[in-house]
Amino acid sequence: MTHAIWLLKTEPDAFSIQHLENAADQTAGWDGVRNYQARNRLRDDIQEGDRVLIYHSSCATPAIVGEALVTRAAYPDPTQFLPEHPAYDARSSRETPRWFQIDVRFIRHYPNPVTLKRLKQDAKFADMELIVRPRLSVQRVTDRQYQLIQTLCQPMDVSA
DNA sequence: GCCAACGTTGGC
DNA sequence: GCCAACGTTGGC
Repeated sequence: MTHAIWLLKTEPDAFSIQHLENAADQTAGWDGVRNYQARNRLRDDIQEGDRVLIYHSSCATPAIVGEALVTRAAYPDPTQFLPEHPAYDARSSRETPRWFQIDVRFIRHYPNPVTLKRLKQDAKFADMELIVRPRLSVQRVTDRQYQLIQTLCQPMDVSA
């Protein structure tokens, strides 16, 4: 069985793919997710070994900028227990944690980030979750979408 | 359980 | 900074 492919959104001002690359072991916890549907996918569906596309949102050029690997499946997000933390949740407890995170490790930057604008121009991506449900922060990517993205992220985009 | 009010996201 | 979309909260 092959591993699934996901797309994780992040605001690069807060945490970018460069932060991930520069982290110890090039690995970081994907914490701070506070949306139930995204939480459910983190907790129930994403497995160690799955591949992740990193998407930068709320920035000058929203785009898929590279890839990472899931190195640890879901475990309680510790930031929910820290009263000083912006992502603190008083309704959560260590006995019944509400929010979960995974760990991901940097794989690579795309030589040519695949911009949202580019994806919107191509009817092949019309049913991609990024287009259909843009606010969901943990998205599924199909094998076909992934293969198309592999061609678009090359330095010389001759497919346009 | 409904739904209005409110808060957040994120492209532009 | 605006605003549409949409998720969450809380009174009833």
